[in-house]
Amino acid sequence: MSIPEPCCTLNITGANQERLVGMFKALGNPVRFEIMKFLVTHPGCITGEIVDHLPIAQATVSQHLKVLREAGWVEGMVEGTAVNYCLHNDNITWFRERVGEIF
Amino acid sequence: MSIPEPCCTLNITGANQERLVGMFKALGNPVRFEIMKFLVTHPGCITGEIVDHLPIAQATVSQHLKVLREAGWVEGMVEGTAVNYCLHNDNITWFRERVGEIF
DNA sequence: ATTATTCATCGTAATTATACGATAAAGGAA
DNA sequence: TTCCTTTATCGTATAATTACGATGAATAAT
Repeated sequence: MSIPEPCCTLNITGANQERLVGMFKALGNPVRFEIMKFLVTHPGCITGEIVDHLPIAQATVSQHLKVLREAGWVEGMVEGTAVNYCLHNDNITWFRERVGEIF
Repeated sequence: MSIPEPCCTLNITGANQERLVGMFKALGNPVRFEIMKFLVTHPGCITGEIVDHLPIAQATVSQHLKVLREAGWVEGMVEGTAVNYCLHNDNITWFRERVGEIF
């Protein structure tokens, strides 16, 4: 079978594509999505507040926050022994722009 | 630790939230993302053309297409022994709207 | 200095996802 | 009918994810 001609082109490849797929993957988990929702309604909250809001162990929440940080959805700011989390708005905008561009 | 007051509300819950998370999850895989890119540039192509475009087995592509169908990203239309695939634009619009609403 | 608080990381068990070859199912062609 | 094409599904091996308790690291409080 031969592949027909493309009807148009797309300029997302390589590292940008991996970054975008990584953002999709990170939010494709119900716990992490719930964390993101909580951060929208509680900007700048600390890890412990997220832990209290969810029915899962602190270690698990910490792991999920790491995934969200590495994917670029959130940012954590250390303040004493606590860590304030908020949405990484630049990356979120980048995500929305790429999705709008491709689809 | 007590949870502070929310600064705003979000009206995505239940089945809608699950559907959205499912869409994120489905595109959080490099092969499936590549399939979606191919469908953007080759609308209405058949499974075999996608198989030829990718370095993986037919069975695997078929499985990935099932995931994309069930998540709502694509639609397959049977035509004889072949299946024409295209993007499910209504669902994609729904996805973009929900993302824009939440973040 | 000791103790408490907050969060991250380690090790690990259980579950889920991914990939493949083999096979089945449904049409079309000879 | 018999064969060929196209796609889906089954069974299964391997890899990745998710969850937990235990522990460590860093700061704050007493």
